[in-house]
Amino acid sequence: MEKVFNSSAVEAKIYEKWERSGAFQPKKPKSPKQPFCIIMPPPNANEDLHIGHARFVAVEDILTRYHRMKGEPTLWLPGADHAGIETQYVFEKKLKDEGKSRFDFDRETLYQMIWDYSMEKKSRMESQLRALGASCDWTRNKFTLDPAIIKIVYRTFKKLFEDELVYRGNRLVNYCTHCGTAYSNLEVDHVERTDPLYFMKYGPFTLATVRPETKFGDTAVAVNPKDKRYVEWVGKEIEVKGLLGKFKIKVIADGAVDPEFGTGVVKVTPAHDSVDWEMGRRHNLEVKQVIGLDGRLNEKAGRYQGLTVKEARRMVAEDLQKAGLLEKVDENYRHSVAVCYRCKSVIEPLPMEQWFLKVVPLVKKALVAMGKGEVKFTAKRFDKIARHWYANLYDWNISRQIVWGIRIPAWKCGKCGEWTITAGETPDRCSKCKSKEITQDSDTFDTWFSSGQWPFATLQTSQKGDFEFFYPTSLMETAYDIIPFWVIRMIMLGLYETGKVPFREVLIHGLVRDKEGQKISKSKGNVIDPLVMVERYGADALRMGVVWGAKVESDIALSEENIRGQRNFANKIWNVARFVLMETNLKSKILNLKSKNKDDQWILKEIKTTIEKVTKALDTYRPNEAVEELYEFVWHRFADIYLEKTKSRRAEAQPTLELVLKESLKLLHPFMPFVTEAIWEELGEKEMLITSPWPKA
RNA sequence: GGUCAGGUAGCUCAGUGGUUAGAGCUCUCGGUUUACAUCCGAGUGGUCAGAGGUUCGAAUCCUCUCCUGACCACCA
Repeated sequence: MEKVFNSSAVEAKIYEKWERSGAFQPKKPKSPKQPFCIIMPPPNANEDLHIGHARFVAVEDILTRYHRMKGEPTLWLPGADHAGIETQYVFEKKLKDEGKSRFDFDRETLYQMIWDYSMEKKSRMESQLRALGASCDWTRNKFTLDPAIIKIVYRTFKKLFEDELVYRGNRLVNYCTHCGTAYSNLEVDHVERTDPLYFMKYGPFTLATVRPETKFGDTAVAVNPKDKRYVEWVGKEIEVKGLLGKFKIKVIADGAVDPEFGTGVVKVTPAHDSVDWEMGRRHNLEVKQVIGLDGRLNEKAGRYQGLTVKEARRMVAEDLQKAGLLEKVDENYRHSVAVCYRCKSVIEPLPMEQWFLKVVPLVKKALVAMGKGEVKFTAKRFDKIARHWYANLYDWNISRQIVWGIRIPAWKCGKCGEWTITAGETPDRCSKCKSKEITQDSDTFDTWFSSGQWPFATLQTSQKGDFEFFYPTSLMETAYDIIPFWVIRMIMLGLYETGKVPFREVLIHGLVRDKEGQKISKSKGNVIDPLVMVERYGADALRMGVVWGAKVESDIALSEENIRGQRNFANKIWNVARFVLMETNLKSKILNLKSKNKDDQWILKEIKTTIEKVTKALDTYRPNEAVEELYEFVWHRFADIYLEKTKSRRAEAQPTLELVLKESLKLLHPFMPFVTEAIWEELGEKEMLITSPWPKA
């Protein structure tokens, strides 16, 4: 054996040996044991793995290897996400660097270009998962754009439509004029900003607004019903002198108006503000759209037509001033503005026809299942967070105006206007009037609509019998920031489509931060590349580093010193083995361990305790506790104390040394698979460590 | 405005009713030809945020206060 453990020389070979042997595939046949199954949260097929991925890989792989060693039929199913808008955004940035844009290509060409780009990233990502030691079953690898997966998504959509849970609605949506698509409420960020608050004269009133440019879309003026100042006006029409001449407008009373804010009077623009939209619905107001998808004012804005929102705001303010209609401007008004989570452009609320999913009936079922404990969050607080999200879910806009994704299987009739929905096949005529003038909706599904079906979609399209055997899966392990996007939707759609929850338990992991506890970001320059760490210290050390020192649910502060320390631990294990193997001939194995020696008895008792502690820690999802116990046991009790003491009576202690070493390797294997398997090989064992039985206390 | 999490050694964090509160890193001193300097031994370092309560016993359970962080919300 080498003097030090050389991770980079052996890791790839060991991984290949595992994969080739079929060890990653579940041993299904007639095992009486309950299966263990994790569906991997599919990483985006548009980027390299970052340090956060390393954490989930470590946690899921630890659990997978542990259950596999316990003899359970174990499946960890890998996959990749096409990540609709994310990938298209990344790709468009690349196009921009090349001096091109998405408008230079037709739909098919653009799709193919993104496909090629995504495939390249995907295979890179997969090799990175291998480098981290992920023991997932590659023979069952899935991609969200696999034809079989798409078929499932279509099937669900059609069923939802037939059950009247999906509808075509003209509603106010969050539109990003830069990305050219609408978003769900979850994909909108809010940022604090200072903007001028304009106090403008409006007939007999003065009212405050930050958006004077939308005044051409006003269809009412509102006050609070309890506001005594304006009670005489309610229900009447007022005449207003505006920039485009005089017009008449209704005064309404609505509880949504805060009498304390500004003057207590507000202009109502249903087409461009969500509060106003709701007010408009309550009072049957006309929806007058003055801003288009291009983010510019339209013909209804008279001479302001063609201006961008920003330009129009300045000009309208100036003109109001000139016309004597501007009373004052508060330049220090702080408020929050909705921006695109991707490109940070200001979101324009616009009325648009989109596909919506009614969430309330689905939410009800999800809450029932949670109440019955059919799906449990391992930490109570995430249960609360999930419930909070369910309580605040609105109908979900599932249409996106991008090409990278699953195209919606809906065809509109040019004659009668009716929609024809199919499970993917192209219809030849309208289902209502039989006209042949039908055209497919150009939109694609929100990525989360398809990934919300991931657990059953993957298993139903995997090997025969997988769905029946593994569903509901044992555990969903994922990050807390995607609870609202993904976890709660998987529960909703899983229950809807299969009648069962998609997983029995949810384990939520925290973020990986830098050693000062700062959030990792490119702009801060504190990124830690997991593959560089693997190269430098070995995959085992990195895996230990992202598990060490904090509960799974907490954020973790990761330092390179820590990873280095774990590399040293891997080397320590290696040298313990070297010591044990050094002066002995393993063929003279003595299996009888009735040693009367006090030290032998002590270490045997110690490892028994360690087996108990590690097993319990893994059963309760506390790999951090398991890891600290192992570190303490192997390094300090086994190596520093026991092993030192055997030096004076080496031959006698040899059987105990061997036994404790082997048991230690088994316990360490889920956490540090490479170094332990490498030593196992040196021991000359026939069976690989990865499929060896878990020790019994 | 609402919700959630956290405050334990210099730093990053474990520990949730039971001896004298722990680990890693850091720091100080000493050692080491003989498995490993990616090493070994010894040591420094804590009013467990604060106050009150429950208990034979509280870092741990309850109440209040202070501080930090995150998230949500239709602040015109």
